[in-house]
Amino acid sequence: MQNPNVSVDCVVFGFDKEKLNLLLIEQKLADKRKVQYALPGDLILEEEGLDQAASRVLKEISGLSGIYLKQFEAFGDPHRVKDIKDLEFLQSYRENPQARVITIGYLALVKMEDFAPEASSFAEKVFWQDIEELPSLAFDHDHIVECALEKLRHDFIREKTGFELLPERFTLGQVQRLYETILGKKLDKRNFRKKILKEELVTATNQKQKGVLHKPARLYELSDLKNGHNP
Amino acid sequence: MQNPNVSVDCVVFGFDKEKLNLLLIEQKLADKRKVQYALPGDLILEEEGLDQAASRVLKEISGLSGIYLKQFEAFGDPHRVKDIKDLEFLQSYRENPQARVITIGYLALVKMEDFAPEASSFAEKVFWQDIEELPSLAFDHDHIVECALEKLRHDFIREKTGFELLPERFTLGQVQRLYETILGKKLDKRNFRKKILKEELVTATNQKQKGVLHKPARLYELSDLKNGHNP
DNA sequence: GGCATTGGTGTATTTTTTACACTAAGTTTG
DNA sequence: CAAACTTAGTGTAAAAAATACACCAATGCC
Repeated sequence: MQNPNVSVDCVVFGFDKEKLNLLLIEQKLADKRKVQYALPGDLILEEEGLDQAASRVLKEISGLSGIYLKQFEAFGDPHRVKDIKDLEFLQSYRENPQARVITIGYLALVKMEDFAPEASSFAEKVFWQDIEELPSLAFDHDHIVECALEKLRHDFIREKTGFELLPERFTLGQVQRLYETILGKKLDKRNFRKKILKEELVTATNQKQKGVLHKPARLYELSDLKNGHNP
Repeated sequence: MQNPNVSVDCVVFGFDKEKLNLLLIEQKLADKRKVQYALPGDLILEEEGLDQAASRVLKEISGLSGIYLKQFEAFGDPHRVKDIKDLEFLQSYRENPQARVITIGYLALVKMEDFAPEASSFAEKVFWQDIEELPSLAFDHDHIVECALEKLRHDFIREKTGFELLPERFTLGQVQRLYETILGKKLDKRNFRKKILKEELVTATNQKQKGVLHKPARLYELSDLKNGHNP
């Protein structure tokens, strides 16, 4: 049974080796010729926790599971849903379309190639969209995405995180491009390597890249440690 | 009209020149001989935003207003309220005591002397409690307080904030004690002063303390600037 | 063989952080 | 009024971290 007043919305960023993308859904409006874009999200069920709700909803809508979602902010403006289009949409999909809904925003960052979204539930389509070219979204989802991006960058700077976005074995160049993509700025190659290596979160292997059209890079992997490393 | 499913809880820390205190309320249970302690909090109204709700609730319960409350986390465990005592209490105060409630946690840090809480609404008493000696709290409020404290310290380290907790004119010793209290550790006097002065957020005045039983310290005040200083 | 492309490396400079100990100015006490 | 107590106030040296910066190497493609 759904709780009529509380929803979750999932802001899932996908990294594809050079760009940041956002997971969006396309929904048909009552007037079936029109569509809107939105974040995957829905009302929570009475018997589930918030984190649980976020995972369930994401899975139901996009087919994606096993994604680590982290709560980042609650959005509760009483007029979050004001556009006529939004109301129309709710009328066709919600039992109680008038109810005031506050939503809890969840954030995730994944390797795009690991997750091929598949539409289901009330989404017509689910797809990755380059964040440089986002369409305007339904409800207050533009605002939610902005907040999520700010939070992502803020956290990324101080946590030594993000390696889960890379292949099992990766080059330092890939790590650097990941950081540059997320932070949205260039970093100095030598200084970046110095820092990454000093942290000892990655270990060199004896393998090198093959079939690249330039000097092949050494491959690294995550160190086993991964304990007691959150200053 | 109250929304039956969403509440706010306010974690208000007060600084009194040497200790951190927490604003608590005392509530009578159905069995009127027993009481419980809790955070000021209540259901939101249908027509108000979350931030607005937090301010209103805090004011209604404690009489305190003009406090800057910042949302820090939503708590939505479906079994947040499990203790029999808690249910009893809700039965006497809520229209719909069974409803599942998710709560949005709000955080504030104030100068204790500026705020003399006064009980009203359903609180029997409202008071400041030294955080070293907190009683066990109702619902999941112990947990909420833990999260709030963690967040407070985390934020305090990186923002140049906290001066609003000091008198209009203050000594550098007072600033240092503030930082030590919040962070829960000792800092080196010379290094601390060097840092604070370099940031140029405070300006020396020509005044000195009077009537203290030791060498009087120079008084400082906040610089006018206060702009463009959030790195 | 020449070109394009990314990989890989070290040093010098500046900035930031840390550690550390004594004298000064007032009040209280005997 | 001398001694004791308390907090204020001050500088330097060493270590660590951040930054700036330029060239050769290995591969694929033509």
